[in-house]
Amino acid sequence: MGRSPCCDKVGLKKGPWTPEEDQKLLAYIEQHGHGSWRALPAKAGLQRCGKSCRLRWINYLRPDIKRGKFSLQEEQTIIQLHALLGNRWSAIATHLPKRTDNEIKNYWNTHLKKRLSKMGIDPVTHKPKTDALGSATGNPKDAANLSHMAQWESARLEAEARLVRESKLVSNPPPNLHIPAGSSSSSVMAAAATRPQCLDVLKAWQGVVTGLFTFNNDNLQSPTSPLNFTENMLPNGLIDDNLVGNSSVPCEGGVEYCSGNYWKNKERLLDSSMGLHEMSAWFHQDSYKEEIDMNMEGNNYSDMMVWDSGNDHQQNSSMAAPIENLNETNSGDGGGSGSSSLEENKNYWNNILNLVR
DNA sequence: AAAGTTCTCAACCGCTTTACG
DNA sequence: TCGTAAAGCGGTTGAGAACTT
Repeated sequence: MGRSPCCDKVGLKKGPWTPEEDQKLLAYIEQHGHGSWRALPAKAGLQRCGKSCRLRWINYLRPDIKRGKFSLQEEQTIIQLHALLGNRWSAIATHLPKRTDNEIKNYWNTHLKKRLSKMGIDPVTHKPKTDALGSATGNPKDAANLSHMAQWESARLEAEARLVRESKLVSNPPPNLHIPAGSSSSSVMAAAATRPQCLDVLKAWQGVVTGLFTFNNDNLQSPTSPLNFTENMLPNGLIDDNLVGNSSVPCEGGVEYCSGNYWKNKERLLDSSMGLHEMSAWFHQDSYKEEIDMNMEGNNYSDMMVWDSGNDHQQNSSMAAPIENLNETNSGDGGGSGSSSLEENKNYWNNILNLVR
């Protein structure tokens, strides 16, 4: 296009900001708002390019920024969201209130990535490193499994993007909108627009991915085929093992999510014929209203994502998974027999959540 | 205590996306 | 529909801090 970069102008300052510059920028924005970033430096009396001002404001000066150490909850959220979204830092940041994408990116690169690597988990694929090459079991089906998952992941990202795009078309609905079962798709989409859409996708994905990891190699089927997703394939990972099946702890918050209904509904999600509106309607039927309202009020999105409806009992239960299991799963040769490989997959999400303990 | 090494994170770069005339 | 400006985003860099030898 031939447009010159905004910072090419001679005489513009680069590098670290001084307190005086910060003060000027802060004072100007507080008084006038940022308006056009390109025009701001001249108006504010700064020898900086607009881009630099914008970055400084967004990543440092904004009053609603939380600085300092990341909490355990935040770390877990980042790991889980990264497994879901990859390096889409801005998308991840939308679920960590008061954290910037830059900060999350830095934290991932300097802390979490290394920690996962140390534990023998590929920070890109979020799978045990030897598995990534399909050689853990020496079984070619492992490679097919991975390829299959990659295709599914690709389709999932596309679906997520579409869902978000469609939701953006809907005008602002009232908060805490109750969506009765069987309501029209338009009102459902209005409800979808009241909160970060990614929550839905994450919730679904959490179910899907644990389900995928539970497949045995011989029964591996297309996740888009509801016909092959039978009851005996229901996941027994993160939620079922720790929260329902083996736990005496009641699922107080996200009833449907904890109970079998969630997993039954998952079959519907996996149906490729299920339109996005229908999918969204399914997400927002009555069974999810409680947790939606609860989290809308509390604004505690990250809690909801990681632990489902912020249920402390669930968190404790999940956190109680033995760390020895993790060490066994990911230590040394990182693989071995086919059956242990299955166990690895089955427990993967539990392990990830335990990594940062 | 000094030198060398590693780590952290603010800031920059350049590409992509969005908005608008 | 097209072209341009502005904003957004993710990858990378480098100065300074922290740590090790």
